Amino acid sequence: MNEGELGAWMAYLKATHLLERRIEEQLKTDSGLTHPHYEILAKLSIAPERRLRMSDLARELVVSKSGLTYQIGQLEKRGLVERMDCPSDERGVLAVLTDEGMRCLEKTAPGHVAVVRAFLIDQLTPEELQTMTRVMSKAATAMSQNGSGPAPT
Amino acid sequence: MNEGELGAWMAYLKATHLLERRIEEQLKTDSGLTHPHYEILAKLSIAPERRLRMSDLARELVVSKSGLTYQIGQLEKRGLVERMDCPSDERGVLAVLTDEGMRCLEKTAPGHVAVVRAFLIDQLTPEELQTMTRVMSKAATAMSQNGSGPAPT
DNA sequence: GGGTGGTGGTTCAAATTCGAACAACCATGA
DNA sequence: TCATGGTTGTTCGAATTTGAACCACCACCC
Repeated sequence: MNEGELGAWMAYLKATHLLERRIEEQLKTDSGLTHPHYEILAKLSIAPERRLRMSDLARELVVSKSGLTYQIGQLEKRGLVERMDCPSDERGVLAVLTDEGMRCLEKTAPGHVAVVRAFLIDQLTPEELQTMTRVMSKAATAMSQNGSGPAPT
Repeated sequence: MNEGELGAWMAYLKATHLLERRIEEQLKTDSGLTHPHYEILAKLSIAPERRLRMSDLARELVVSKSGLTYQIGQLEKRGLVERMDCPSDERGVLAVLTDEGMRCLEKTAPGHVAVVRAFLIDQLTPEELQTMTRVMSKAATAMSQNGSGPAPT
């Protein structure tokens, strides 16, 4: 790794860790939610009928199956999410966002968005924002495929 | 959040989670280290005399004091890091990278770097890499200051 | 000299995470 | 039909993380 690459990577690590911490702090103090909680509610809120299979949700959030089972359990206790049987697959479980969950999300979103804007988005020019989207999308695509190496030429 | 901003944020979340997972997987299978372990060794390796105060190390890694205490304990068990008294401050503790720790890092680095390159750096044009560095640095700077809002004009 | 607020590091309990193991169910082909 | 491999979701144990509480020590001022 040359100088520029190392600098990029170190900046990436520091920024991502700091941002995660800021987000966690804001959500906890303002809404009593954790970041994983919020991500689950947000994903469900934009899904058709506000529901997703556990597996699909886990894949989208990039979290382990068992981790999701635990978190959905927590959210169910609070009445923000409900478990339903999947009609098309007897094994399946649907995580469904409840009305209360939706209200909670709507109440929480502004403060959360404010943090993301303040520390990341508003720091960027429109071109930089566009580049970051492209960069992150490319990286995500590369990692979504299986395999551990770079794509062959 | 408008369309472009939301897209940027969602791409960011997915990419960072996926990358963390890939890194963790590679380190675990190839060297039996975790990402936190690696970050500690790497930070110490570039510090003067390969040593840092616990507090400084925790700040640099953006990790809690208690979390660092635990991880240094683990690394000490393996002989990769050593605790030493701080000469200038009776309270202080220095985490020192041992020779074995340095060897372990040197042996582990290539595989780790390969993952970071394959999934992030090599996906980017030189301009994109430069922009990402600038973006992440700006964000990190904004978050390193205290305060929860955007900087006033 | 002796308080006094603040810092540095550890300990502790609680919460969260993961992977492996498991049981139930789907889907395919003989 | 029914064996068989793959998928789904949960349970379990182990490892990790955090913040709060705590004690020892530094710096500063009376």
